[in-house]
Amino acid sequence: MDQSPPATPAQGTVDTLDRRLLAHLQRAGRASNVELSAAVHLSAPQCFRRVKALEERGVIRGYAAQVDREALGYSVMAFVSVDITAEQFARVREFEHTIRQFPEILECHTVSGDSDYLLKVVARDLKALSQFLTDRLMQISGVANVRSMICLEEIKPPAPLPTEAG
Amino acid sequence: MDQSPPATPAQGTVDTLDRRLLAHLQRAGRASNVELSAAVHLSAPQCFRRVKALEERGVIRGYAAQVDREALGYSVMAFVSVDITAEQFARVREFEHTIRQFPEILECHTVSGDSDYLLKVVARDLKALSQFLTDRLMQISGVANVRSMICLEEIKPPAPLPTEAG
DNA sequence: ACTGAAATCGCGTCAAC
DNA sequence: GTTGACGCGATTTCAGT
Repeated sequence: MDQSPPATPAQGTVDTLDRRLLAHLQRAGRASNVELSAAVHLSAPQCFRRVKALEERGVIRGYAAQVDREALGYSVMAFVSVDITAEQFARVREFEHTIRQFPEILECHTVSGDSDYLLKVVARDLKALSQFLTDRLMQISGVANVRSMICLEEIKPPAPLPTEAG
Repeated sequence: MDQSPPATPAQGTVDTLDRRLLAHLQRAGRASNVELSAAVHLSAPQCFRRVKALEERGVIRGYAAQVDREALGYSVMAFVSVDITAEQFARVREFEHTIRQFPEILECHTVSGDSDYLLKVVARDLKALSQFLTDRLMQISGVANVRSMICLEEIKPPAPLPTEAG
């Protein structure tokens, strides 16, 4: 399927059948159409049409292999909170653009609460994390108050979105 | 493919070719074997064997459709930090087990820093989030100091793990 | 209009070199 | 590591409801 960002945001209604499909596809993203159709008790063409529609509507944004972080050599993951100094508020979009370029930053959100941004970061080891924070992140103008929460144990690995009852 | 958790943790070496495959599969998890083989300049059977091996070694943990959160009706996402009171330290595993049951909790990590746990949570709206926090999370014995950071804007959506140079 | 059955075509998959 | 063959599954078309 096309993996480019959808032109239109997800719209329309998502019915119970759609939810069943999404539940299955979130856990088995490579399931064949026949397997999928059997799982939701739908004929193969119907199932196919439904999934296609979900993709085109942007409800399904894409498909991704879930890769073991440690196997790729990233033994460290951390959540990093960041503030922007008042003097640099005007340049916030520059900061955000810069953030998106760093491959070590897996996610970035603006958040309510004590800090302005929350980032999810991976690094080879603690030294690499430290270097990234001081040599990269803190070098960006306006960045202040960088605090990191290093992930010690994964209690619940990334789970699918719940699909019960819209 | 089998989506059950791998019996063994990812092991062995991941070479440059593997990394190219992983890069591609993280962005196009449903890519056909022929498309994949073309992308990494490998014969189809070779490519197939590589991917199979990556799956069996647990480097690829599974495949998932990426579903639009808002399309499923979850207009609110938040990171929630939680402490465990000293008296309940012994029952920490109970807490963790409970946490895993809640479908609204998409992720949970123990972290270094000011709090013990960091959770990623979705909810239908702010009211539902509030109810979840007070009626569910805070009801768990030992839970204290619940603070939530509500996601305001997604600056960088979940990105694939970097695959350049292991 | 929408559903499901059937037919085709291409790909996944395996075996032999 | 590559080439070729076999069989299944994806995808489309068509007829029936």
